[in-house]
Amino acid sequence: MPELPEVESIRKQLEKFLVGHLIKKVEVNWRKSLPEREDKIIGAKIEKVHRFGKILEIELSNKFSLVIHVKMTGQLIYRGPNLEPAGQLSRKIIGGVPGKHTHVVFYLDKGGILYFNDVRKFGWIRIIETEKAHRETMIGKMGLEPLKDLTAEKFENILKSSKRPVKLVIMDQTKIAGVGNIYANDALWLAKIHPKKESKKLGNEEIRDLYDAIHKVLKKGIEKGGSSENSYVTPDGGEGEYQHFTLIYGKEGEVCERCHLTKFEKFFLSGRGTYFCPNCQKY
DNA sequence: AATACTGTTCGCGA
DNA sequence: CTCGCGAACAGTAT
Repeated sequence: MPELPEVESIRKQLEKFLVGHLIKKVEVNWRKSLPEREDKIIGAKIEKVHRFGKILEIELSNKFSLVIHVKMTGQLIYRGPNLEPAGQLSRKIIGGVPGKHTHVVFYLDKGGILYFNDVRKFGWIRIIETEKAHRETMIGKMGLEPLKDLTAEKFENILKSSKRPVKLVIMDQTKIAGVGNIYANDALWLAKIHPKKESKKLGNEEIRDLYDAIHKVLKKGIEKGGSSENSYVTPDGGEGEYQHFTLIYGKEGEVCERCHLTKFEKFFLSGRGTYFCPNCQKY
């Protein structure tokens, strides 16, 4: 699932599979998945693969970039050389590749193929000049990278300048890049903070704990290759493992393994499923 | 069969 | 500015 650890896992594999290859042909089956004319990138070489929060950028040799957001169900799947071992395709790739949910196909030299599958069609790929992409897509409004630029001091400033519930603040992509629903829930449980607590009312110790907790869950997520609880798969067609290590996400009704006193509860905050331990995370 | 829920983000009206 | 809500879609679980 496309939060920072998932997108970073995709990025690493794409880097391995795609860099150095030429784009020979592009097929677009669903125009909304790739609005720009695909002929702009035919013959271009794939130079680098970057990640900004939950956004991927495939930088090409001709001043253009492919900017990609997979949203909830977008999948980038590679088939071709360097795919070793050629493991089983995850059954989470509904319809297969290519299949009824394959909206864009990139044919590379030497037989490599990159498929963009997306059941819900919320994800998108844009072809934009590299510089412009950094200015005008979501990348331009992206907040700080939690594992790079987000210092404890900056984090404190962000939290202390908002009256919104802390969970919404850490998920605000214009402030902090890449934290989504799963990792936000897990980090708040780890730091023993109620998701609804007003951000600026957090104490210094809570802020520090949350800062550490965010680092911890994101690193764990990356280490486990992301969470395949739902439809996330890696470009090699495999799955991540974080879903077996979630702290609280998806565990409504289970007894808290830290305090053993209460069961996890769930409510909706701004439309998103929000989990908490009534004992560990007091409002 | 019908309804609720799902990782994300944007735009609207209050 | 903030908030909640519906929309963009389609599949799965209950």
